[in-house]
Amino acid sequence: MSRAPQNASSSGLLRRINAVSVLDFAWANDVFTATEAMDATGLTRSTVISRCAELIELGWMREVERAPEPAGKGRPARLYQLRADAGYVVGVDAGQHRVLATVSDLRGAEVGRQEHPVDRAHDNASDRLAVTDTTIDEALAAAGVDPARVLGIAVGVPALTDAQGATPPGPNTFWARMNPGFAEHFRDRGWHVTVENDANLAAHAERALGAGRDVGSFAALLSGERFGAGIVVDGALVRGSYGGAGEMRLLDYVVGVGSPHGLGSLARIWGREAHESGALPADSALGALPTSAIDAPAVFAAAAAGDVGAIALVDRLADRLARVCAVIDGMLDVDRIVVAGGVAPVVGDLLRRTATILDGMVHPPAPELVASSFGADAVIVGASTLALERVRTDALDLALGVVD
Amino acid sequence: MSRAPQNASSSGLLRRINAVSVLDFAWANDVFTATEAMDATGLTRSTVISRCAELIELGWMREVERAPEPAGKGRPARLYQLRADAGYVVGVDAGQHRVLATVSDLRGAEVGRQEHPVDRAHDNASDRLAVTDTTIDEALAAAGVDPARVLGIAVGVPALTDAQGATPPGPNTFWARMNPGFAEHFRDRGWHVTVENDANLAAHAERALGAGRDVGSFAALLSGERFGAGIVVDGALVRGSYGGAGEMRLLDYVVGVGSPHGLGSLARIWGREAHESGALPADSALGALPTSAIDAPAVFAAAAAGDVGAIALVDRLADRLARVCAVIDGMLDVDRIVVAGGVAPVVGDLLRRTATILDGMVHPPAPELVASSFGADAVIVGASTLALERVRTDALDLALGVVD
DNA sequence: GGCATTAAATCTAACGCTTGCATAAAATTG
DNA sequence: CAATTTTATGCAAGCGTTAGATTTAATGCC
Repeated sequence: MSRAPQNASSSGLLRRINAVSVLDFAWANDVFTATEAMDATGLTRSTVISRCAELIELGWMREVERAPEPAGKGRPARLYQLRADAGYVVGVDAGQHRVLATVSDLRGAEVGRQEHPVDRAHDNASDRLAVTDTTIDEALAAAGVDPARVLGIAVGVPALTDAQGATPPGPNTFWARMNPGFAEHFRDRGWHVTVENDANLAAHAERALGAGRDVGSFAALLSGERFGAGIVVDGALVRGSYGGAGEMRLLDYVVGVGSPHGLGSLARIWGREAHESGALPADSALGALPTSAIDAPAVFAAAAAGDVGAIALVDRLADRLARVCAVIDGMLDVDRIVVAGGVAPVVGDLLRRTATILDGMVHPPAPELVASSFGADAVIVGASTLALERVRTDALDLALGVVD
Repeated sequence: MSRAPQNASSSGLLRRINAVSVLDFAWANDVFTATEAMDATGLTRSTVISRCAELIELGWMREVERAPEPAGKGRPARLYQLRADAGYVVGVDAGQHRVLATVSDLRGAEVGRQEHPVDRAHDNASDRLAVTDTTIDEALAAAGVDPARVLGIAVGVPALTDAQGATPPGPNTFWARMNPGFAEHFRDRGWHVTVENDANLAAHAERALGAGRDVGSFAALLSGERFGAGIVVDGALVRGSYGGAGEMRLLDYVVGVGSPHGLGSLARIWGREAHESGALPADSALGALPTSAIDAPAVFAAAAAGDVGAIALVDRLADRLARVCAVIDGMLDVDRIVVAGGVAPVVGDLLRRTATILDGMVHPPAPELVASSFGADAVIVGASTLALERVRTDALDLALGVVD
């Protein structure tokens, strides 16, 4: 009977644990001294310095020359720093009508971005992969980043995906078109790939950097053409086997809702209906527009300007949104609901009206309603955030492409 | 600047990690040899034996005399075993109308049980605490277990609870009555306490021992007087800040549902309505019963016997249940829905009818519908399971009361 | 400029824990 | 009883840590 051979001390387990502690500290801070790391990690100076040396050797950190300026009393400390340029992550928002890609460094700072439309004529699997490749390559070129230094990529798609990033086969050809095998495609390029539903990525963005930072449970409600929620409960994203948690197919069965239409499409549809049926008051600024110009921004802008007809539409939207929120809260007991997507910047008034209605619908305390600060970038921010988190999680298992 | 002093080797971290590995192996197996533990943990024989010695010293394990029987070829191995009687956990199902308590050993085997009703006259905080204490003490006495050897207790209540086991204050006096400060009360007895919503405990039971073992995501739907679900997604219970995930307050807003009534109460209410309105066919066995004898078991039994009137009721229940399941699945994309509670043993037929309706309501694949095998014990099994899991998680931090 | 002061880095010994190997023990088989 | 097999034990070596003494590099004061 042969057992796997081991190094001393359980395969250097302790050494590894301590290296992770130090690297985590480096990630959470900018320039730091050994003493600061000692306080944060509880390790000895010897250990901290030894782990730092190892991390420098591996390419994750560097020692920086001390700024000539400050200087305290005693011997000046050596300064360490995470090498933000030791590697990069790619985030992709592969939406129905356009593909957006960003390149970010290890600190999450965006260093390159590119976008290309996907028109109806090219809405097929191979074209979608090709345009995505082009978009990524151009974003990398714009950032001046060698593709070999990409440590991970996350792709957001308007489709269900399983834990491996595959979209389950089924009658829904839309999903299959939206996710034409991204996972396998990018794995072939040698990258660590995550493919995730767009609403779930919006939730990741809020959790890491947005309105989800200070609460245990919240829902990020993408509210453009269709409602779709990414749900974080107890600090973790609720996915389900196919990432379909929060897909809100159940809205068909909710009284006063009945469809998955989001705020953007409802504002447009109802606005045009009101316009054509002559239901708008005579002095309505909305009424003066051509029908085809009526869309969500126009409706919200008119309402903000005091247009009575538009305000009636917003009230109607508030009722709809309140019901959607009541369903989410009734099912998941979230502390906050973050309205995300392209409409987020203009829904302030709507949310105030919605909150009043919601108070009467749910068991107190009602979830807090806030607008996302990411606007149309929620998905792409979530993608790069998630890619970066994956890199951080198993940083010590990754070989950095180039070390100088 | 003073830093907390440390032992060598990071506070014995490695030693601890290895001890946990060995103890976990002991928990997962019955009698075992050092060689078996070596294979499972990847540790050396010296290390395994040394950790076993430590665990025996601490009281968690024992060395057992080798059975004279089997014997292989070489030197016979020493045999180790978890001491199932090293400590005990108490599970409590503190329901509205009765309190049930069990005592289980470290392997989860029930060694004592007691039950007491809570009638309306004693439905107040102090009486509820008193009858619970009595029930537990009698269960311990029946098991012959010294209360000092209790390592943890979990209490299931029909109320929301936060992570500390407290029920949030609010207008709902029912919840406050159902959870009259159990957490603090039992902490005063020196026990590690968990207080958790009953539906969530049912979900824990299914996850650990029941129909949730082989799927990543499922809902345990308590279906007696009121619907209430405990939800497990990606292997973890979805709680929310107050454990209210799955509380299903949203049923009020679902088309064709409109109330939180569960299968038990609906069968009774609809059955009696049909009886009194003369809607039951002349040859219905159900119709021959006095109105007050019509309840869920009677309805299901009659339907199983072919009673046309009862079958119509079951069909109506199936429609209601399908809508509830569609809502859960639409929101959470679960792989399976486990119908639990007292009605579980008799809902086989109902679930088959429900599955057909559900197929037409949700996006495929529809969640699988199964009946819980725990019947009315789902909550108490979940309570003892959860208490035991908590003990396992921080076993090495617990001092065993008595070591001989 | 010399010198005390301060704080960080470095060096060394000791320690805890694990591994690996040699050796001993306890059984079976021929 | 000897050979074989398997496990247990004892011991040296090594890793990685901690603790503490020593050295180094700065400042400030005389």
